[in-house]
Amino acid sequence: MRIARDMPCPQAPTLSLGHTGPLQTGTLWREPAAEKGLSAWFGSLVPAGNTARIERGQEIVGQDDPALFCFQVQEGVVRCVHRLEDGRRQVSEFLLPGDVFGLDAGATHAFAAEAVTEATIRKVRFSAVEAEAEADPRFAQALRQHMAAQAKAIRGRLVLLGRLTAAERVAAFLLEMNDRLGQGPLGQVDLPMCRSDMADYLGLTIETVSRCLAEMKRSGAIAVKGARILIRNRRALAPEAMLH
Amino acid sequence: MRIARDMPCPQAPTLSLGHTGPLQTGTLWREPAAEKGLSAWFGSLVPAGNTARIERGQEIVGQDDPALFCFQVQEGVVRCVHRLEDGRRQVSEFLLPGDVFGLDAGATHAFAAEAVTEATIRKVRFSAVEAEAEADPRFAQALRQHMAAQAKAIRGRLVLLGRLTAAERVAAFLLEMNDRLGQGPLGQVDLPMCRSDMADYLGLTIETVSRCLAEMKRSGAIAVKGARILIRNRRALAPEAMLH
DNA sequence: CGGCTTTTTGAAAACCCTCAATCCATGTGG
DNA sequence: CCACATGGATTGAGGGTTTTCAAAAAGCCG
Repeated sequence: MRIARDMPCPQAPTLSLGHTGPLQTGTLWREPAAEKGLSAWFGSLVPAGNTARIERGQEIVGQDDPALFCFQVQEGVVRCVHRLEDGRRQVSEFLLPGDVFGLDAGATHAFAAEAVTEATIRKVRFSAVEAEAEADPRFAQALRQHMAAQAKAIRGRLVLLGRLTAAERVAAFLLEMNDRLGQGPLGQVDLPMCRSDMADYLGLTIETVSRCLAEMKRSGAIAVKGARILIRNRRALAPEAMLH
Repeated sequence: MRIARDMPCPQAPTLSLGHTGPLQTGTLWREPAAEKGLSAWFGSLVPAGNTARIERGQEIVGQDDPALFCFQVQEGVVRCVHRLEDGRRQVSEFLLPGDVFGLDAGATHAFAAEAVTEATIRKVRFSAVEAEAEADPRFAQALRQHMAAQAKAIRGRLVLLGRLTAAERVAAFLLEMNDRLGQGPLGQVDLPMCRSDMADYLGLTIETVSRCLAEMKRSGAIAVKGARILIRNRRALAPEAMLH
């Protein structure tokens, strides 16, 4: 029955992740009209200052908290966590600098958000977002685009969890992170999260994740050195199975 | 490596599902202001007539089709299907009368939509939705609420696929359908989709789905008669594991 | 260098999948 | 009206992938 054994585990190197990733890339709704992504809009939404420094492992919002705010990551990395009563965990998303989260809350947040690394978070009142959406149609459109892109991404993860093998999931994860972190030279990925977070994101156990990485190392597809991973053969990670 | 064997399988009784389900129930964004759900809005959006009758198993939109339209189910049931090159399938959603889909398309639809039963579908141009959103703030808000509710629901399915056992998934599915179909007397569910669709929705095989149902039958939690299922002991289906 | 946590590795077990046969419902034709 | 064919659902046996349990290895920090 699989009771979660591995707990939170706030570890991994404290990356600064200075660069504000090009999130939402390429997903325009219909018109190339709104060039300004939601990430940029949020920057100008609130008089700077309504930000909080969050320590590694600390909670930003709790599961089922009333949804008064939504958030933007300024520095660091955040995870969205869903917990079952018996301790099982599912991480539904990792958020990097620039990313906005909590918009899809409804009355209460469906998940807890926790700092994977030390992080700086901007809080924005829902009422402010609503007001801005009514005041500026371009913001409203950016908001819709963002929500659409996010929904699309989550659907992709349904396929991952429902139909990919363990090895395929880990491979997909490495490529996703390589894309999103967009760090330096060809294929270097400094994972900000620990194995336990990876496992809960991929619907696996830490042991399985570790074994998959070991196998990829053996086959020469990657090199592993703790949290630092080097993608040596991108082909070997993506190939056959990907979405038609 | 699990190659999909069970194909589409347009079967199951052709239910009429006359009633327009209370979708999106309870998930207001912040204000109880907008009482009118997106479902109702869509009804008045287009001069009736832009609807199509779709036969069971027929495709409504294809995976990767350019996103010119979004859709509303008027009668029947629709499934959103993601296919991998090797034939593996993931059903990301079932849509009932009143439900709107395709809003989260971006440039192209991420999934194919197919009729589970004979269905009537209303097509609405994206441009019309955008225009209406800019013209009427209440519509824009309903749109945001809808997308938020949908994102929340999909996240719930991430937990299901990532962390629930086969039995728990099937149980959750029965309860979901019982809720959404809202048919007659206590706990009767006439499933409009075949086992293969259920399996691809739950990330399982048809055999496993069948075995789980058999086990629930043995334990007295449900009665099964083909596509008709009777929930005898709701407790036995929901209990321990549910979201904290 | 200890003491801690995380990661890796190993062996055994569990769960779910695969393959294959049977059952059942429906529809057709003699 | 019944034999037969068809397609889905169920059931059984066996195997594979992933999990569980357990221990060793590797990092990190005082």
